[in-house]
Amino acid sequence: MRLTLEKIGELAGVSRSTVSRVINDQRDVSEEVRTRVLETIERTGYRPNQAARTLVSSRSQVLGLVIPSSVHNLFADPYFGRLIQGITKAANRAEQTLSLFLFEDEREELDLYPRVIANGLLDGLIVTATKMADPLVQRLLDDDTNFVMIGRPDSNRISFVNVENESGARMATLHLLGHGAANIGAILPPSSTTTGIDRRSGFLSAMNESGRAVPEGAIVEGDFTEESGYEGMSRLISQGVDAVFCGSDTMAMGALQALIDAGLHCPGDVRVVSFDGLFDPRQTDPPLTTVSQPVRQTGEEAVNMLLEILNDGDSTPRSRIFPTELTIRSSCGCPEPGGSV
Amino acid sequence: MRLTLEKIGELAGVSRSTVSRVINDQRDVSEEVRTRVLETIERTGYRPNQAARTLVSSRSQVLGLVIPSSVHNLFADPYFGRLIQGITKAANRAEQTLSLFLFEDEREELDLYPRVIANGLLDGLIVTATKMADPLVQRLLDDDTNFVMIGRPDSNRISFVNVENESGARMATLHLLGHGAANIGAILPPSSTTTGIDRRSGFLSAMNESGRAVPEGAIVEGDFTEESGYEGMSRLISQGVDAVFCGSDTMAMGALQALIDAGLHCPGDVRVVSFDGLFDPRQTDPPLTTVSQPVRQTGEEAVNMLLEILNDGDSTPRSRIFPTELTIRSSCGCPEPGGSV
DNA sequence: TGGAGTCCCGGGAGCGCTCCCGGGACCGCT
DNA sequence: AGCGGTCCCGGGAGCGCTCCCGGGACTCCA
Repeated sequence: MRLTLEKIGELAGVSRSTVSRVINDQRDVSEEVRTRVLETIERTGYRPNQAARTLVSSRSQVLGLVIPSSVHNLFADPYFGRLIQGITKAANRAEQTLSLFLFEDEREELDLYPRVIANGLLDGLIVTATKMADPLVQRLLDDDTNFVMIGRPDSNRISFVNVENESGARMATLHLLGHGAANIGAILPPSSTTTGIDRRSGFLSAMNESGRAVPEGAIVEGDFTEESGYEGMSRLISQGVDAVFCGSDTMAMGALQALIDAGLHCPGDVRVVSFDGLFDPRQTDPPLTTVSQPVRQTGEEAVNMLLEILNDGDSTPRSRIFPTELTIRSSCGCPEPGGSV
Repeated sequence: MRLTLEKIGELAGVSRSTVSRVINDQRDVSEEVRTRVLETIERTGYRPNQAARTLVSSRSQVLGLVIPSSVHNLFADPYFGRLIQGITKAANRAEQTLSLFLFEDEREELDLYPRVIANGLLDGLIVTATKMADPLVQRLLDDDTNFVMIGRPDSNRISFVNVENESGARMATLHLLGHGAANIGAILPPSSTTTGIDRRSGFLSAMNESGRAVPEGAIVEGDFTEESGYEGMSRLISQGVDAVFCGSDTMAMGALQALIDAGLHCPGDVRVVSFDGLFDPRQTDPPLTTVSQPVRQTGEEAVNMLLEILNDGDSTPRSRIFPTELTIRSSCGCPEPGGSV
């Protein structure tokens, strides 16, 4: 037999309304009554019915996290783990529940869009890893659902949290150039994503700046998986590169393996600088020099931004861009304390 | 301006009730009216307010997935990725939304239990990776929340989905013995989990059966992480083992690395059989012989079982135990097509 | 012809909450 | 004494839905 506001009021000798005021921490309740009500709530273990609250307030305290089907390596890539940790942390702190929307394939994705969007039990969404011109994003925009994107959107009507992909990639490339690399290649994220585009233009801008040409075939495109990194590095090896900017740590893992399998040494034969900062030094051999981005923080900020939008009731696009920073270890050829150069 | 049942009724020239009947696919609606209503719903893009439905029906179509804070390697261990994929797949198919409850630490966990349990927006829970005598489970039992556990519970009042841990571990150990191993060790999951206990007793039963003594120090306990596997194997090496049953693939990864670092060869010097079947052959060197369990299926079954319980309104404990099977590759010393023995 | 049964349909009631309004008690000031 | 203001508190209305009941129309059979 479920407790209601009315019943608690009865037990505490006050009305429904007063109990409601206590629970929502509103004014117009005497200190004495407040403690009395709080006591009976504590004693009975009463919890307000969230559905009823949602119905009248149209706020469910539930946020949705949508990850498109294209992310097949969702759980293989440490990026998403970190991201989800950041998101749940912020959500927990704000007393929000997190609903997860993952899809097996594109068909399922399309079938389920309406359920996600017009769910009615969701206050807003966090959307990540979309490709450009993603139909989901368009739908969300049309239905003016509140949402924030993680990563740079391809429209200026969207709130988002991002990191400095371009300048990070530029830094990485310049570092490689600083080491005197003569023949630089790049393994980049998909060009169907803004992340891929931005890291690419960072790479190109560094090359340009240093007066380097980018020969045909010096850029290969991966898809964030280790396999594609392996594949990409193999292609670059055959072009005789002596340095590679790799646009994601996971791809770098594969790239390093490709070097080993080709009997080449990193950084001796090929220097590598990567992007993400997901692994700790011991996880790769040699320790990866990489552009670190604050993944957890990105997730937290997405939640906070979404909550701000919801609370302000103002959906004018906002954004937050976190800086990236070059973490120097030894895969670039820098000496490392205790490491072999 | 949000649409309501009433409004759709107005547009279709019928009453609220009739529209409701159409939506819920109930009888007492003429074919003509039904199509007319369906049409206006389609045309307007109407979606019933889930909060209102939940309020009156006390079914939210939302399931919760709870993963305790103790799982620090949540996203490092491919197990959970698979599990979650299975769960989301089954949830999607049943038109259920999945809410995710992850905790940073035990304090947060305790703080949030009440919100999880008495959420009011959850029809039921799937709980995984609990330790024995877990306080959460006790709370769920007390509040008679509907839930199913993944893994064997330490009480017979709980519905669960599990795999044959004991016989799997027994098989693995017997296989090692069949290879003529003289000095077998084991790296097992925590003894605070039923999984740890069951895999241990499978190991012991095989040893017993073959008349082998289990010397002091032949069993070390890990915590499902690679590090603990490395650590465990290092200890076993110093004891001079020539074969090891490793109670989880992730730990086996660490164990194999420990062998390499010790200058030992697998399976030449130390044979290894593992448990889980998470990696594909190419991911380890040598390819792991392992006891495969159907992780995705386990997740799907947990959802289905929970839904059965909810639909039947009958919470008498039920269970489903999936078989495990020995996947023979080469880390045990078996010859593999194309592999070196 | 009339009563029972079936098929449709509409409207009242109510789920448990929040919001709003009004009223009583008490204060201080003119 | 009268009035405005503040502090508390209770109850009505209503969120959008489902469930239940009752009534009209039509059919079938005695």
